[in-house]
Amino acid sequence: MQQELSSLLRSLLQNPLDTILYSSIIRILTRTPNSLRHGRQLHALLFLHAVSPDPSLAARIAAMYSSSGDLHSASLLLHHHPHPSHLLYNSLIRGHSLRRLPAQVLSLFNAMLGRSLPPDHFTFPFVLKACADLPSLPIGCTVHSQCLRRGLELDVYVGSSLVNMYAKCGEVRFAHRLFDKMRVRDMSTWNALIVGYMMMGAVKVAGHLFDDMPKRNVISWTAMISGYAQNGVADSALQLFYEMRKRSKPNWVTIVSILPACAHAAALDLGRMIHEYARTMGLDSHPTVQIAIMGMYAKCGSLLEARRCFDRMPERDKTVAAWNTIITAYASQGLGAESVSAFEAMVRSGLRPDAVSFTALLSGCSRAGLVDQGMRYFDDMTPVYSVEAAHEHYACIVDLLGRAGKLERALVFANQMKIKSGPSIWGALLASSRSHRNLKVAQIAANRLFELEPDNSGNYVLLSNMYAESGKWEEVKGLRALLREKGMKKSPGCSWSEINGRVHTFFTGDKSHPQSNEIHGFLEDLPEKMKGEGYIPDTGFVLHDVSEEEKEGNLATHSEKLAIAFGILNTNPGAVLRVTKNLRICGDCHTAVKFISKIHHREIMVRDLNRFHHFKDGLCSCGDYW
DNA sequence: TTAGGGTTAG
Repeated sequence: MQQELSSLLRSLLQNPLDTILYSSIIRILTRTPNSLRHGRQLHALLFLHAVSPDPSLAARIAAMYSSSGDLHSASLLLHHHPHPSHLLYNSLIRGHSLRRLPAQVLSLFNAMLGRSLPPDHFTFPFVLKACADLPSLPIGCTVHSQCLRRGLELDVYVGSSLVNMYAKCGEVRFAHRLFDKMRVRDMSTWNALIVGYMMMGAVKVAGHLFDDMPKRNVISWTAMISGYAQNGVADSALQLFYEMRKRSKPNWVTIVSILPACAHAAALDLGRMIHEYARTMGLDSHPTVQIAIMGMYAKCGSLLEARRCFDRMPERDKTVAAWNTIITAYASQGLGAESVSAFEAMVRSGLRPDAVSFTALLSGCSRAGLVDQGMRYFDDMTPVYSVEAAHEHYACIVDLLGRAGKLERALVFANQMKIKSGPSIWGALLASSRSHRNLKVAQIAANRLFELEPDNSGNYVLLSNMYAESGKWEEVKGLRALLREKGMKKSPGCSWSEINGRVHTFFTGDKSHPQSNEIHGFLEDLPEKMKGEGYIPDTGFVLHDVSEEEKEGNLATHSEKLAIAFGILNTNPGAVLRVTKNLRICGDCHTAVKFISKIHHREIMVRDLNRFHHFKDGLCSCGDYW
């Protein structure tokens, strides 16, 4: 390439008016990274010799600027051109599409149509990508009609882009119908449809398509892996990753896609292995991979390793997203003061916090009970940091006030919000009314939630539990009838733990595990031991209207207890136990685990829906504030 | 030319 380039440059010195020579050189420069400076010099040379660029040369220069990210120069070329061609528009549309600027792509497309320039099979894929990025179904449909008018609907590139557009706009059936119509498909057509089904949560359909594909590439494998991971089917994601390694070569995107599966399963050892794999394959230097690795360690409860990754990152890679990950890591462990100092360190390093930084920071304050500090940051968000407060930030404040027992103040805050309150706000209020056993506020919050998300069974169950606690059995009956009527089921409690490299899953009351007898035996002996240490079971956490003894029996087989019992039975004394639960840990289990940690001299980490609980010597890191 | 990606309250 270098040789070809120098010989072309030599010929150019002899023929400074030869547009074909310019065109060839620019094409080479477009494909060569970091060659923008040379490209600019060449463009200047054209001016100097007053060579008027023909339509295709102008388009090529624009493509050169676009591909190196200098969209401004590319746009200037268009604005100063007296008669821009459709080729020049195509270059600009491509450039803006690659940088994910859908609004600009669409306005360029409109300008093109306004000048009666014909879009072609090169234009539509990028315009459709913009519709998918927005995403906007109405605009996508309009563009689709343009494709039909030009007879390009079933072109492989255009067709695949249409399948992708419909899938991203939530119309996967439409995407599939189009897919069936296409005679010529390529891997991207299949991949686009698979991604569409995965986005809808139709994991099985995606799996069948993947099986039926005539050929697969890295993107097909990665799309399946990330689809499984995002739909919470962590074991399928991991299994596929192992299969993939035999048949195709994972790249950095694959690593980024598989790590959330480890994080979801809280499989720390597996995560470490994948980290090690990425390192040996040279895939760990990409900043996105480093952030994903940090996130994995944080979600698996290893704050130390997360922090170590962060400290090893080169300064230039410490982006806002990287800082946000570390702020979130502290927050999830309830280390509010550490969240705050990480946030301040980020600001000192000259970076501007974004909306995610504030969500992380405020949740840290909330978990640590830093009420005044959290309120101050919230008040400063817009005036000092120019970040608009959104739903998630309001929800954090409701949570901050509610958790601290200031329920009335939280209610006033929720009612006086500048934006329309959504389920997250009332969900936070309902949760804290539960912790502080304030039935009055709970009813207000629950009623708002029943309007906003009538099909979320969790809200009915939570209120019903609160009625049960205060002995209001009539109300409990009413709510349970409502649940039945709507055909809703309480989502079953489920906990899992990685023991000796395998993830073991337990449901509440589960007796299906091979070691079930041993586990239940262990749990049966536990209450007596605990009572010896001063334990009183809290039966308020059981839903049913049954006798006290039966209630106690129910509590004894909560999924987190099963997982912990299994862990203690199958690991060496002194090994740290890590358990993850799909719901919030219940109050009785929280107390019980404190005792277990003391009786069996074990460190136990429980990650529930919201945060980490680190049990040691009869105490929990949350200080019973959660 | 199209298809896969990290950080986000309850």
